[in-house]
Amino acid sequence: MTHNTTPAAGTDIAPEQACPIAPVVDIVFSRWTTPILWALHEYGRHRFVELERRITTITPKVLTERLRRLERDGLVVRTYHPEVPPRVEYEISELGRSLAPLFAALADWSVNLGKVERVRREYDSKEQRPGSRRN
Amino acid sequence: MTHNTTPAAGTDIAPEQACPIAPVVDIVFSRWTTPILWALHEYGRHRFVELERRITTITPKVLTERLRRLERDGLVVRTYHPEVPPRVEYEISELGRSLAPLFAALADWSVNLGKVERVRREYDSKEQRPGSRRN
DNA sequence: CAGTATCCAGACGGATACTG
DNA sequence: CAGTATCCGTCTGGATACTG
Repeated sequence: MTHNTTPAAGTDIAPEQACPIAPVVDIVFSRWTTPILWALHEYGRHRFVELERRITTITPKVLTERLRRLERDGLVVRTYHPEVPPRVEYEISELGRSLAPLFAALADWSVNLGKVERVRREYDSKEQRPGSRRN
Repeated sequence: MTHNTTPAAGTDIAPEQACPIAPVVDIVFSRWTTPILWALHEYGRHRFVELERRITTITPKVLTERLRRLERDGLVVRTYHPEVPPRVEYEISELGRSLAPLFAALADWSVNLGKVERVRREYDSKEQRPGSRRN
């Protein structure tokens, strides 16, 4: 905590967490977790290389990191099969599955992406509004 | 696009976007946007300095950046009042308000944070599972 | 008040090579 | 196959100072 100038006594609320949903966002929507969880959620169990191929732009290093984190958070279950060659399978956990309504809400909202696109274009075309900054 | 070695012809799907909800996540859950939207959503209209004070750890520079982005995406409405001293008010837009169910889903899921905590602790205590890595 | 302008550090993630 | 080990560039965001 670097610049907490509010001397509001001992009630030391966590950094950006005046917002109760922030911790959830940290867990569920940190980088790459969305496509990973989505893949496991939608298409079931995957081997490492299958995930790699599905999420084409991720590197093995990063994929490993993310999977470890998801496993640690209990959203993903890793199963190691000691065979030759080794086989590892990842699947979504029960807890992970409980994210379904959240994902559904996300998917629902995606109908609004077009609006966002349009607003952006308009914003970019104006670029200078009355009453304030330009350039 | 740096390492797209898949020569899969013209069908050039966006980076990590084999996942349809990824764009929504980008817009709604990029850094700092959650506490900002939450504040505006829960407590209504805010002046710049009010947001600054509510989200104690954010710097003015970053707050400005985030607000611009949210405005550009149509989630937040900025109103400039040319007075002395200047007064600017930010409020959530209609489109932003449509995120309410999503936020509700987030808030609902936060009951699981305790589970995550517990799983983490267990994971960290084991640290070495049968069949694989340790250290 | 409501921002801008700079400067900068440190984390994140990409590229590449190697291993059990 | 399923990773790990290094190295390194980029880019976000923090600190700080200044302005209309």
